[in-house]
Amino acid sequence: MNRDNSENKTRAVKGKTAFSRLREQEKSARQDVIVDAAQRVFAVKPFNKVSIRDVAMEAGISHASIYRYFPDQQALFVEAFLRGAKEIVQVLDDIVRNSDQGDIEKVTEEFIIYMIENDQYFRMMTHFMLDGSLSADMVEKLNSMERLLFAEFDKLFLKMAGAEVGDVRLMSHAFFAALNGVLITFRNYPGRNREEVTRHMRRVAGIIANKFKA
Amino acid sequence: MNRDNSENKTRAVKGKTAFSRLREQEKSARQDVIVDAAQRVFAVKPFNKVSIRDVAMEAGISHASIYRYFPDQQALFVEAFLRGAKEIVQVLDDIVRNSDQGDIEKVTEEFIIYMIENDQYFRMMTHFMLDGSLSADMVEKLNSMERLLFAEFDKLFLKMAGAEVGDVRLMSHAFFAALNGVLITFRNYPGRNREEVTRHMRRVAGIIANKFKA
DNA sequence: TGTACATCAGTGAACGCGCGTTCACTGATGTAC
DNA sequence: TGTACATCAGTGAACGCGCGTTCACTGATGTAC
Repeated sequence: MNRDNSENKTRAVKGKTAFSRLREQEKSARQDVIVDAAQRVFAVKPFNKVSIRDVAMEAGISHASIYRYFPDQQALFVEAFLRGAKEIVQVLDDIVRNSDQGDIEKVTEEFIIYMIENDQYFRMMTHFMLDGSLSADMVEKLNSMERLLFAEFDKLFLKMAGAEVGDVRLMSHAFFAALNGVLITFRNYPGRNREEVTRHMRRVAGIIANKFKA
Repeated sequence: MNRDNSENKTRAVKGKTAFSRLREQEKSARQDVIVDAAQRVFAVKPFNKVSIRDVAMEAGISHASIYRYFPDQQALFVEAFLRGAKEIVQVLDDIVRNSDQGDIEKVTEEFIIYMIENDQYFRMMTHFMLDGSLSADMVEKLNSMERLLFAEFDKLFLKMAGAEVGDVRLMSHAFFAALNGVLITFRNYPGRNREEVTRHMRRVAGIIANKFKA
């Protein structure tokens, strides 16, 4: 009886665990669906105009359902941002890794093109950079993402010949900030279509890259 | 009688004109009061959080009164922005004019410090740069302001020795964008107080200035 | 000087909207016995 | 196998809020005669 009891318990516990694990996976999968939907909305609408209702409609669910998966709007948006940020870092890592030794102009060009083509990520990043009312937690997440980006540029500068090690991190700060500035400053270049804007950004970013080569 | 009549008319017209001119001046003065109030609010609250009611309260009037002086919110905000923009251009002009021949690092430092200390102008500028839903009219105003800023940097680069004239405008684009990027990227540097942020921005901007010297 | 009228700045109240969030409920699925 | 119960995803409706903007009104000032 004792044994039966314990076996039952074990089975029960195991069953419950497997079951709840499955449920968690399902829940997480549904969360992903929502974040995917959010990404798609962000790709089309300016960040500050996107509402819970927009995301819900894109995901094909009721807007009340969002709250089954995320405690509030900020949590969802942060999740979407972090996913986008990871992708940016990943892409930059590939670019740097595959680049010839220290070909900063090539890296810059590919980075700029990626950022233009995946405009929503850049928008999110900028939004969070400018938003002064972020929670400390959020600021930290944003910052650790930035650190990863800086690290990529560190790699690039270390690959390059003439860079002294002591200056690398500051160099990365300056270079990343400068590219950021190009993307923001010429984003709404008036009277130019997308292609012309892209060309101008590449040109200006190229000048900056060239300066950082020396 | 005829004469009297014409005299009366003349006096009437003259009187009316002087009177209405006075009224217009008064109206314009009150508009200024409102824009002043708006500037003060912008200095304290993030741009996208500022409401008509905020400005009205700061100006000490009813929020309905705003509509006696501006057709809508955008008109008021644009007015406030343009005034701030003019001030930035003016300040930069002074800095460049008073700088030693091509001392780009000094100019950069003063510009960065001014932008940090007068944060609200920078915020407004960035807001308008990022906002995709601007009227064509507004975009044009923003752009002509940018052109004035570029022109200041043109002057600077022309003052400098090694700069070839053909590259000046592109140079200005790159340099201004880079400084913009520094101001945005390190604005919410976490765990740093205002002084540390200022120091870091100056340092990073200094690196960029140094690159553009060569 | 007095009176009827016009003008217009200023205003509190209200309208209409979109939003984030919560509530009370439904219905499907699984569990215990 | 059947029945009572628990769990929980999903939802439409509603709440409460802040916003830009409009409305109808007041009251002061100036004008005409």
